[in-house]
Amino acid sequence: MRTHELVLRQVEADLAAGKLRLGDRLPGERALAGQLGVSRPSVREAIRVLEAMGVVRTAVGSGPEAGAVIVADPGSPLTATLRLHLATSHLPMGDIVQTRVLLESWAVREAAGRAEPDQLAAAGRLLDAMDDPELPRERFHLLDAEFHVALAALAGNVLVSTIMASLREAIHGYVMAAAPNLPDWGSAAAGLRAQHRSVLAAVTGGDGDAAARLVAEHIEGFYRASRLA
Amino acid sequence: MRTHELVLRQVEADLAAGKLRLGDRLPGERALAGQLGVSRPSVREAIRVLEAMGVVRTAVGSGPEAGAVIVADPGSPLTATLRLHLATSHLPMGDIVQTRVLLESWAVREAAGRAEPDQLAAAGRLLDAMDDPELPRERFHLLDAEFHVALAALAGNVLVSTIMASLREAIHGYVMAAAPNLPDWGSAAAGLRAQHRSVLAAVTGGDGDAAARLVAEHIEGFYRASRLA
DNA sequence: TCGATCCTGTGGTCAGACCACACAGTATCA
DNA sequence: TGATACTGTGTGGTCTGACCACAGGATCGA
Repeated sequence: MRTHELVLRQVEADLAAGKLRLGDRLPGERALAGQLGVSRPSVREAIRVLEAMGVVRTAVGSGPEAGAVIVADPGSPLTATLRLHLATSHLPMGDIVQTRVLLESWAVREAAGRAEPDQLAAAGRLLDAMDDPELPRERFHLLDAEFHVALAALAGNVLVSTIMASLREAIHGYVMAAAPNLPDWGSAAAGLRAQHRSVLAAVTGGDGDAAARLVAEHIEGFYRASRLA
Repeated sequence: MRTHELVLRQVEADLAAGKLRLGDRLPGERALAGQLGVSRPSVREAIRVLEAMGVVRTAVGSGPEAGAVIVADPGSPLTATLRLHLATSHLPMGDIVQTRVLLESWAVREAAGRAEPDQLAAAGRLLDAMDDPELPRERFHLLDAEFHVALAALAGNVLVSTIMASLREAIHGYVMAAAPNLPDWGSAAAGLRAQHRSVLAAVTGGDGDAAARLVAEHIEGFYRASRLA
């Protein structure tokens, strides 16, 4: 057992026992090192790992915001991990697209007819923003991604929406890289806008099957057209 | 930008550019520190993060196995991250079960009639092992979890099977915690065995819809019976 | 030829020091 | 009296230099 793993185990035990709760602050690095009888570098390595897992957030200075604060952010570590593994080319893009289709079609089917009105309205506002013909292309894709995350969140499953958010960020760069593969961006964008509207309409109207089918066609169609899949 | 993040960025760039590939070794900590003009502790913190993400594996000593070797293991970091966040009680168990149902029913539907025979045989061997009436209960549940991971892997989607494998540990934890809630373990185990067999038979027989329905009923039934939902 | 031995390079750990930063209390001045 | 400037203090961030345990390869001896 390496020393920093001992620190990790201790922190995890405190979390599980309720001694450390969301918003609490870890003891200072020097204090923690003293309590556990290890050196400060070992404590720091453990904190780096916790940070990479989205369990703590660190900040310098003093005051209540400084130090290592317990947070609950499972999203960013998943995103970073996926990005790194995409960089090693050991996560096929096709699998990611397939997983997106699976998660999003399930989410809209679940959400159909029972999604919160304010969530639906928020998704609609994203589509309104994407109607701007002057919108830069990158901004369009960012809003697009945000809309899909919003769709996945409609079902109210934290794990599913977290996974979806992680996939979105990991993929965005590759979507932009494939931009030149779409021959006629103007008509492609118009098609995407129409598909988004029809998906949202199906969810609002309570037709889960139609929403699931439409969102699957929309995602697969885009990846085919941009030659990513 | 903190110093260790600079190291991380550099390693990620090398991965994306193909300068670092699976099985390669990172330069030694001292060498890397010298190349990037940073100190050894900063390099070590970066390596800890990469290790936590399943991108490298470190070992002491000399020889080809020593040092920081590039690996592709997205599973263990996801597992660890989920475990930590479950410890903070910010991932509802119900969401995890729902996600299981989603992933596994999709996987068996996809796999029905076209799964690799050796994968099906491996899953069958897990069920054979679970037939032993002398099997300790914990061991039964471990094999159970293993079987479900094998089911999810049948579809051949790396991302889905990785997510499912990460959920395994979390699943095992809640199953064991709920163990006392099952009044009659003997008959319950018999029921689980029968359900497993019928799922696998449906997959082998190519009936995807039945397999999906059976696996969903199996998971949700156990969850209900053990009073976790 | 084969065995034991030493050398070398690796990560693992530590102690101590200094810096930049942010807040809080105090001192200062208009 | 009020606002402003200053200093103190505790935080994480970084670095240097050192020593240890370990594993493999090179060397040397029988």
